Amino acid sequence: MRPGNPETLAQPYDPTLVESRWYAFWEERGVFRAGSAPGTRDPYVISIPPPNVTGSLTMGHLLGESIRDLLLRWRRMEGRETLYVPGMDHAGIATQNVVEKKLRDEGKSRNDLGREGFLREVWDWKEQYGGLILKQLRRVGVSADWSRERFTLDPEYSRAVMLAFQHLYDKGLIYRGRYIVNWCPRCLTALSDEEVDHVEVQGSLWTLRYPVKGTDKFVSVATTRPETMLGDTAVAVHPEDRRYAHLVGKEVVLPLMRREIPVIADEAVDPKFGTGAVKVTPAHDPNDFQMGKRHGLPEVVVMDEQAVMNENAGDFRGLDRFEARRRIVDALRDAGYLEKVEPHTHSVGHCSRCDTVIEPYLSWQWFVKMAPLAAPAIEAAKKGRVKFFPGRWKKVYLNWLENIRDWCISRQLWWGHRIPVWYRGDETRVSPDSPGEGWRQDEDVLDTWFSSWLWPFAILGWPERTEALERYYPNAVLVTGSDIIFFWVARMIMAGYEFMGDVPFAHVFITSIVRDAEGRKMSKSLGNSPDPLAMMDRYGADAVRFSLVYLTPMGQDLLFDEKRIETGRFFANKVWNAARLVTLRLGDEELGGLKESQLELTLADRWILSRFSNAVKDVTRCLKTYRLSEAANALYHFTWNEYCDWYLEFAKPRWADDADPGTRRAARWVAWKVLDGILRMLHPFMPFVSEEIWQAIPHDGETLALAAWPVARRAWVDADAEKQVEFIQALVVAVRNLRAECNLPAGRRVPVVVRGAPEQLELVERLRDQILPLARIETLTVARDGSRPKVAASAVVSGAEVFLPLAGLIDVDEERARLAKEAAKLLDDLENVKKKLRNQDFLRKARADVVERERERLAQLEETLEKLKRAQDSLRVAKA
RNA sequence: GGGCGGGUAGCUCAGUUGGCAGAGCACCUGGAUCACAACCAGGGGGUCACAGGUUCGAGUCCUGUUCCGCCCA
Repeated sequence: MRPGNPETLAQPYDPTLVESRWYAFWEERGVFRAGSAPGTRDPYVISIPPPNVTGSLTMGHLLGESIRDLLLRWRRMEGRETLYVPGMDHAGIATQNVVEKKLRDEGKSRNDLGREGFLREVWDWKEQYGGLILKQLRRVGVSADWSRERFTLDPEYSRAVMLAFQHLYDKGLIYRGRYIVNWCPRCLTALSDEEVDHVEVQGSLWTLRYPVKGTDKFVSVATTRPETMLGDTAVAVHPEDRRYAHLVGKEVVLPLMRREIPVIADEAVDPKFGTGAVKVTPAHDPNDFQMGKRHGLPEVVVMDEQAVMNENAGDFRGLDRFEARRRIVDALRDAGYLEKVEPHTHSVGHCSRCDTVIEPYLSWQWFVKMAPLAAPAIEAAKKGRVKFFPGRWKKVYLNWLENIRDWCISRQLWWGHRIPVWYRGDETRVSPDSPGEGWRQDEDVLDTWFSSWLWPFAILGWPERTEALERYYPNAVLVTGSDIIFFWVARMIMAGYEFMGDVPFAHVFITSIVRDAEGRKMSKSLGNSPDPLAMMDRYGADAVRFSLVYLTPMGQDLLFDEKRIETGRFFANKVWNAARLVTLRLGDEELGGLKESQLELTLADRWILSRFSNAVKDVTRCLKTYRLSEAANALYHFTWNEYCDWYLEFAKPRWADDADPGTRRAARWVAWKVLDGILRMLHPFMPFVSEEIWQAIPHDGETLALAAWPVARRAWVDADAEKQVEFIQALVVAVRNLRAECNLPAGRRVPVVVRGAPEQLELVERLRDQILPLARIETLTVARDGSRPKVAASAVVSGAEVFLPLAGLIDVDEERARLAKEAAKLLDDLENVKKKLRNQDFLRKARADVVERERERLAQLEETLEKLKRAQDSLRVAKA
């Protein structure tokens, strides 16, 4: 047993001081390195959702990190071999954007530097500014194994990505094709479906008239994107639409372009949309593309990669797409081809990176065939091999997988893993390195998620069959936000099965999304995102961590208000001060040497040990089921409202110099023991302050981070003690209550008389010394002879009567009115209970214990009412 | 259009098989009691969104309506 060091618990508690001390201490002792602690077993592994290399800590990260570290520290204390692998994602588009902007500010473009020069520039940037977020994790206290830090562009990691590509290609699951993809004309790259945000916008629906060839008739088509009409190669109607049946097979003349295009019939046309006839632009709309394939229509591309109208756009060549739209509409109107314009709300895709309106763009891209990969991932969730918390996310996950579409993985960027495909003449070869002279590598790089979907095993050395891979795969749990279930979670599970033959993690815990107090998403442009570092400086990392976990509702968004960080700060302060009290009163006794059996435990001792056991059970159970906020709540409540508010107050008189040494020793031991247990449970929530305090009290072992998680001891559970103390608490509260009702100052000492059953009176006698200061009682009279004060304020507690005999100080009329009000309330309750018990159906059909409880309640209410009535009577007599 | 989540105190949220509606914050009153004023003690505050239904009994289960948020198309 190491002695404590109470001097470090100075007043006031200063988180900055405390939190600067311990991170290096833990790191030096290798606490965070997997397998470093002796006797550990049963690995518990979490991988970081790798933050973008460009990123800095946000509230969302902070919540995720707090939760992951909470789980890790808890499991580590349970004796598990924990591993948290930190790392970063190269974040292709995001990073390239950042560096390109920097170049632009310097008046340069990436093309000025060339591919190699540009990449050198990005790496330089990465070395200088990248990875800020990982440094910030230390401030949070995250117990990561820094010796295993990984980056998705590390050479070994890159090799894993290349091999994954090759494997899928060889299996026929990767193919190259010319399709319509989501194209960002600002980022100049293709995007996957998941990288497009659909936004409802107030647009227009234009109805255009296309002249039917050889007649003076028109066919009207409705469109939201009139600029694409330049590339129309057909007009389509539903095959069963009688209105247009006579036109199918005829031709119409495309206005402005004067091209003749056919009218076709296709099931995909919705006869109820617009006029029932639609223009078909195979090169600029994914549905039209499919239709074009079915009918063998030509694909006329009218825009270039920057969404500027090209040589196929006739007079509109060189115009930006939106300018072109205006001009084309004007031209159509002037020529009489515009029938009408109506306001129309529709959903428009935006680049999730830069918010530019996405252009469906026909181009050559690489794709992953997803259905075969999805099958085992679907199976895994259905069979429960991977479990979601909260469970409803499983449906979201399954719904996506069951409707999965192929994944466009090529990006027209430079920063990333270059596609390992080589061309020479008509030959194509897949290989990480050049096959030799004359081979030209594909220009594109892979989607960032094509590397991060390998994360849980690539960080452990895959494709090598390393010891780490053997030992730490699969991970225990993935903790992340719902926004990347499709991007990352689902794909990791697919990759896990494809490359490792097993799920990457047993559990997926979906955290809250942190929003501002008004419920808006945190964003730079709104300026509603607080700076987590500044916040930790102000309140302490412990306070921020605890508050976030305390506040995070299971399965819902977290509406964050900085003021609420105070919950954690006040709690840390409370524990700090409780520890001060305990250490100041511990004396010179060697507590560690004391056996529980040698102690003279009192009722209060048995009560708090019982409550403590209960708290341990509660907190642990909540953690197991990821009810984290509930766990924080249980710990907070036990510590503050039971240990501090009651136990320490019960103990104070027993610590006095003139107190009996036996009871003093027991009170010291119990206070210390329970505090130690609180600190152990607190550690995963508030690692710094808990360690600081733990080091200041007598303790075993070098660090709290490796101390054992408390176990609920059945021997400590004591229902009788709990019941008895509950009575005493109610009694104390009643006295405080009466004092306030009589408008006496809170500090005023009052005489108290108690009447009640013999065992109640005996209990009061036993705890007399504790009750006196708690209720601020001057003289406590136990009325064994059953006598009652003539003039007194009174209350009934579990059948016992409490009197404040304060003739002269209390207003008799007021007290009678108060008692009457109280009685009226009870009478209401009584009526309800009676009604219930008169109800034959209730008596016949309700569970026996429920009926019994109602009967007891009836008896209790009647007894209480009787006593209140007697008190009123006696006041009436006194008055007269 | 399809799916999911939510509506409980002024605010943010708990409420575990149906059985006495809770917490924190905010507010009001009293308090320099020796761990803590970042504290302590006490208090007020509710048509559990609405309408039906099941049940002896519904915040809780079922149906419908409505409002808010998110995801997918």
